[in-house]
Amino acid sequence: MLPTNKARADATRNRAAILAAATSLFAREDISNVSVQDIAQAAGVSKAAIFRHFGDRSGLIQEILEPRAAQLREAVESGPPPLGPGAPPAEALETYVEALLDFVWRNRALIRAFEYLGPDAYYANNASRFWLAELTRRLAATTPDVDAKYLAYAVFTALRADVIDHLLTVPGMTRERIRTGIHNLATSRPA
Amino acid sequence: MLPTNKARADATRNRAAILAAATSLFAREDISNVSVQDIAQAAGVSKAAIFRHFGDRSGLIQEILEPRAAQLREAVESGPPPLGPGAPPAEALETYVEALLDFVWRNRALIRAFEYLGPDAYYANNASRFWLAELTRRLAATTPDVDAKYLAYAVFTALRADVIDHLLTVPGMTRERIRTGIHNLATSRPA
DNA sequence: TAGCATACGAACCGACGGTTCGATTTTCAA
DNA sequence: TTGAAAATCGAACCGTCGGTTCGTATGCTA
Repeated sequence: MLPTNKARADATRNRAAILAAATSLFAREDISNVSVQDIAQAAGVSKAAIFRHFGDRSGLIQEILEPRAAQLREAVESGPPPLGPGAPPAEALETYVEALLDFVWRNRALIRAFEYLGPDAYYANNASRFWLAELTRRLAATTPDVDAKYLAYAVFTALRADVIDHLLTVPGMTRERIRTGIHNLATSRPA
Repeated sequence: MLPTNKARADATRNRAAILAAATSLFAREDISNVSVQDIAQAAGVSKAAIFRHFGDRSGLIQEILEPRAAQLREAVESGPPPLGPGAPPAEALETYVEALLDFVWRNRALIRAFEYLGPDAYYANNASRFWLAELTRRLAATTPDVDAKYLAYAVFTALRADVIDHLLTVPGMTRERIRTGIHNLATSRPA
């Protein structure tokens, strides 16, 4: 009997239901208040099914975020300039920072779930490592006289979803104000 | 019978033992791996005693951190310049950022415990609000042509204990490199 | 030393992420 | 069509967490 390689219909169906339920719940309320049990209930599935499909809580979150990140990554690696390769450094940097902010903005509920997993979780996952490396490259190309690696970390940290959510809710900054602030951070030079 | 206003000897003793045990444990290993039960055991008291004395987990952490923060706050508010009032703006800013980094450096284990409490916990507590307001003031005094409030948030975020711990351990940056990076952040101007 | 306020800790609580395991369903070769 | 292996299912369970309850022991005062 060879391995079948074909997923069962109920398994496929449940997997999709879990992803849909989780996405919806994560968007609706604070991630830390959404338990695996909540997701299971919303998806009409047992908790065990979630762990079987995704390993653990973080696996589920990652699976939701991954396709969205892949899209941006594709555009950055091989899309048309200025987001893709080939644009003049200043424009490449500006477009890239803008794209990152947009990505964080649209997915901040999910990204916050990552940040909750542990101290290094935000920086350590593969997607972030790529964003950060690319940011470092584009910063180095425009401001060779500063520590591009540190500056990239600082800008990337300013893009954290929890930080942006805080700026929106507590001091009540607008998205535009945050955008300008990050832009200044990325393009400023030593006094 | 008037209220006695005097703490019982065993209560005083236990309170001190709890603070000492918690400080030691928090310094020794990652905060999230230290449970209230661990602290109780190390202090030779019951878990209930900790909750009675400090309300909840965060109360205990706050009580450890508070006197250390008060010392810096005192120096900033009414100590001699350049950390205290009266120094020229550029020097005041530089000294202040240096002092904040030093404070975070020495207390980063405790501060991380705060960051773990919730998304806004780092920015929302009284001490942080003071640091941030003062940072905004000193930034506004040196770089009037940028959004000082946003920049203050960015610099303060770069000073987060989890960020600094990450920079130290994963990319292996030195304290001096981080110091220079934050200094550049605080003193740079728009291109 | 009597008696009262207060601090004590053992046992308990609900919720969490995660696991176990026997019952059920799907698949596919015969 | 059939029947059994393979894969999925969910109810019940586990250890641990922060936090609470409550009867008992202790320190303090008069």
